[in-house]
Amino acid sequence: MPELPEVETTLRGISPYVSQSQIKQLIVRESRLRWPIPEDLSQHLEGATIGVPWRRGKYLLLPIGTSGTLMIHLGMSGSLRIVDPDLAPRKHDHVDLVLESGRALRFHDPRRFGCILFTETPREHPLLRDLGPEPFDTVFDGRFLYRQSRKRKTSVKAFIMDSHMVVGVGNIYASESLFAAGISPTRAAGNISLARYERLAQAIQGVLSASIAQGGTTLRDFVNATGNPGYFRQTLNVYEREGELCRVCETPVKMARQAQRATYWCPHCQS
DNA sequence: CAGCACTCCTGTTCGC
DNA sequence: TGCGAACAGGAGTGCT
Repeated sequence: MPELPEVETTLRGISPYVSQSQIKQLIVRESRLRWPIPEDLSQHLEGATIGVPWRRGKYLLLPIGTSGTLMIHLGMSGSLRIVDPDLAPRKHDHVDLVLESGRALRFHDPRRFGCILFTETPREHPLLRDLGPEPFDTVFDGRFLYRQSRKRKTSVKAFIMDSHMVVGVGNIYASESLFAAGISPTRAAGNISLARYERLAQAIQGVLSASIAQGGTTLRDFVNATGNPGYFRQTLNVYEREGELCRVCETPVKMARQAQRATYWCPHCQS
């Protein structure tokens, strides 16, 4: 399931192939994604040249000529691959962006939680304009988390997963970051000290950058732009390790459900 | 506004 | 062995 490191891995994988490439044809085999693919999308894309792709949170953004930007979200089962356009599409290969270079960018998404949209003004788009800072932005630090969390009764885990606070922290990395910081996921966000938020901000950055360095976490079916898995899974300390022993203190890892999401933590190392 | 529950979807896993 | 049920989850939406 793509989280920020997977999206970043995808961005780096596809960029060399799509940047400065002209779009020959848009092929939509299934338009029913999270939101329908705009019916007039091919008019915006065909014949246009793609600029330098970028990322905001988990959204991949491909500048299209001078007219706008293609927004792609991978949802939780989506992936993008560079393929030979003649390669027969598999099940759930919903969209191809055929390039003049002789390759195609192919969007695959079994659960169809992803989306492909077009906007003339990406930074003002409702899905992007209210997002919190990037975890590697200078404004994101312990003081930021501390300030934002005052008087918040929600759990610290739900708090750091809120993309209006900080983008890119999904379910896996929320558990892993809280473990690294030694903070119990059930603790109320508003009751955590500045010192602990300093640790947490650093933990989030450390966990995310380590995962990016490993090519993302392959849990079930994530593959990068060349179809290879990521290797961060072997590094996970608590996620999906219920009942297994903490790598630090050998206490069994616990699992509980918070807001319909599984949370994993070590009851000895985290308080 | 804050804090929830609900919703979309299909592949995988589980229980009988 | 086969079947249906439960489960997984990013994040927008809508209700209290």
